[in-house]
Amino acid sequence: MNKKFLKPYDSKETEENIYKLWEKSGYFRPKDGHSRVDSKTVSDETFSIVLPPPNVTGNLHTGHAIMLAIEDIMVRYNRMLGKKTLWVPGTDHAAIATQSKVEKEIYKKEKKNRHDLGREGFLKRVSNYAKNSQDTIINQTKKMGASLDWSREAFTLDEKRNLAVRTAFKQMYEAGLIYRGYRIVNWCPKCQSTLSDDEVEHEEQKARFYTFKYSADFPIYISTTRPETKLGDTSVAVNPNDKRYKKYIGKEFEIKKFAGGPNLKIKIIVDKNIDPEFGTGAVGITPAHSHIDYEVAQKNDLPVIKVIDEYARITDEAGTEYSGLKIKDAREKVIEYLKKNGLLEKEEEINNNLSICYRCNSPIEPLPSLQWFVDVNKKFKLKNSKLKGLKTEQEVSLKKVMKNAIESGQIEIIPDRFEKVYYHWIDNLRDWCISRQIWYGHQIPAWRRTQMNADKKTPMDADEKENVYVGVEAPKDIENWEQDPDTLDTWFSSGLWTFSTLGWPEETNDLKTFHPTSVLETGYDILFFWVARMILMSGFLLEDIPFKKVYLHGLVRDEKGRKMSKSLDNAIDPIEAINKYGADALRMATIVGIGPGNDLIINDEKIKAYKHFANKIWNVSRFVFSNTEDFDSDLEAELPSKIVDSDKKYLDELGGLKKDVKKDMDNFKFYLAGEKLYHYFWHRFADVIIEESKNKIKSFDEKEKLSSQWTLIHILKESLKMLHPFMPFITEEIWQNAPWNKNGKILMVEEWPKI
RNA sequence: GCAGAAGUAGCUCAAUUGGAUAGAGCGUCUGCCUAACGAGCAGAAGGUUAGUGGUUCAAACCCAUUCUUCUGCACCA
Repeated sequence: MNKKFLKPYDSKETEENIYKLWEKSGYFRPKDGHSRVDSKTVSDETFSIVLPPPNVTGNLHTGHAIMLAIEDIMVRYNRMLGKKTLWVPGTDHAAIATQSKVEKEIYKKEKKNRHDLGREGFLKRVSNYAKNSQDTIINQTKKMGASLDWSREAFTLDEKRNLAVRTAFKQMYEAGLIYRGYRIVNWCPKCQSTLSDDEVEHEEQKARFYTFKYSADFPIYISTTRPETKLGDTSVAVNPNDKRYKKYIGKEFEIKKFAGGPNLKIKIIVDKNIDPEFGTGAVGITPAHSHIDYEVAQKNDLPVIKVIDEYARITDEAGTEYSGLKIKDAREKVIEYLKKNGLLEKEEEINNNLSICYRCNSPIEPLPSLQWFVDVNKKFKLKNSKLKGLKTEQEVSLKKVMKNAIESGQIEIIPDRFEKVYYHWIDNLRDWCISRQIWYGHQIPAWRRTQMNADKKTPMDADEKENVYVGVEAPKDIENWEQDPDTLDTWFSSGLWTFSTLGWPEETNDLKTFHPTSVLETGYDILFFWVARMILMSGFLLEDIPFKKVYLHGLVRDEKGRKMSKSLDNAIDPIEAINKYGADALRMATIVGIGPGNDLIINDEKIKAYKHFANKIWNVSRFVFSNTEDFDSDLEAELPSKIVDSDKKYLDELGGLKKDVKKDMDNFKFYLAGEKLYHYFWHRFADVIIEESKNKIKSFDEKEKLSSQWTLIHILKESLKMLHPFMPFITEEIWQNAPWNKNGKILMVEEWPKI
């Protein structure tokens, strides 16, 4: 027996070497035809996962640890089943998140902003930061034991992925699914960029609610929490059935110098969405600074007057009195005017939801702006549909494709309650604003003719297509063109991830073999951001699904139930946990007893408990090895016929376990399989079977002794195999030093126990 | 407002979808310390499965209802 086993298991000493052994073996890479040594038992089936790419903004957190553990379990299990198994690694450039992080750091150190450095200089700095971060992340990922094929590593912003983005953009533009339009968008004055609807969060706050009228002779009182936006009002809307206001409908009022500022023309219109019970039952419509008002204005052909600009200041259009004022100052000025002139009827406090930026938490300004959008309702014709229930030649919208993928059952979400959430999201989906006014990201592959736009401030008109060029490559007479300075929403490139990582737009072997991928495993918090966008992209560009199953894991919370975050300083560092307890223990602690989609509260005690388990596995192995030293391994094949009844009973029990575990693994119930293995190994194998074997082995009955030895070896072997996906390091270390493994075979590619 | 989840031992969570005495880890207590166990073993205490009512041979699980907590979405101007 190897002397190693005389000491307790030392994860630190083991893990790095074992990972190197695996990497060197080349088994992370699916070879032509098979990924297991024993090619006879290898099937033609494939199993593929693309890793949800961690952001290059720093380190791995516990959420990543869970993700890596679950995915590695799936991958190792399927590899042991003999499937051609691929797990593709990568990282995400995370546009806004990374840019603002680097901006902050540079400002802290050098007191410079990105404009001081210039676009090129700044991007170089961000790239360096990203590179550094990537190295850290890759090292940490390896520490978790993740059996990723590093030869296929991808980055959402590398050359190949950029080609995929440009190609996707062009194809969508040509199909009319991407358009440029002057529309109301979510604007973050701090990030100086648009945000998609999903990137806006709501925070409840107390707000002052003012009821007033525009002028002394204006007949209707209206209410608002934002008096300063009223400088841009163009109408007042009332419910068509509201008797109070019937006589004013259709009338137009002119207000001279409203609040001492601009002249307003207010038309009284009807809209059935107006609640007569709320406020005064009359709403001042500000088309430029509210999504809903904008829609009302479109229906009624009302002008859109932009009174707030991108820096959250009042524009010239609101008159010289207000121009340039900050929102807060303008608000006070309006209120003061209303009070002074006896126009303010009432001032009360209400609960209100403030829209804030999910990155920087500053308030969002809805404002009209010329941006690129993905049209989710526009119809396109399917050319070669692989989508279940949607035929070639059929006309569909992106919304339809996204909904159909789940409805048809072609994609299954685990747990299924998220399917409802998904439908609800789709039903409320509006066009996706994809352009961002930041530098770090995929620059939009659209150019405008510079000659035609001598005045560079004039926005490129969406209707004048001859002045716009969209292409994979820049136009040939580049000197006459200027590329759109904006970049794409980071989720645009992430949406391509399942196939851009496999070589698309080239028709690679990888793409043919591994797409659609088998499973997409990620946290439920990015179901809309990412999962839905992947279904969208793949649905249009490949007319196929990106994955067959979606497995959603929960979020990690601290003992108070709060989401772990850096700002709260409550995060458990997975690397620290690995150093303390070992990666195997951490993996078990994040798996066992946690169903899909359920949040988990992680604590040190649980990880520690699985460290104890690792040690138990170690000691059981030691016991088996030291008590079978005189066992003739040639007997291994024939002994089952001579097995004594008591051992036979144990083998039957093991058979039951194997069946159960296989069923759980196939049904994605890793949390159950892990627990069962734990329980069996400790409380049956160690506590009962081994205890009993002590008598048998020292007995003079040779048959009984041999039977017992055979049984111990067999159970240990089968257990190690089944435990391997969960605790790969310790099981491999034992396998490498096991007396039966004289040729140094690798457990990772052993065959999963047959039932 | 709409939707979803959860409520089980002191704490953190399970219970293979309606099936036997509701199980683990940590913690507590009592013995051991035994030829693998520094992290060991044997055993114990601890439960009205949030409450009430119902369906069933059988309910933590299904139905109705009440209470509590959390999450997502939509928002009122």
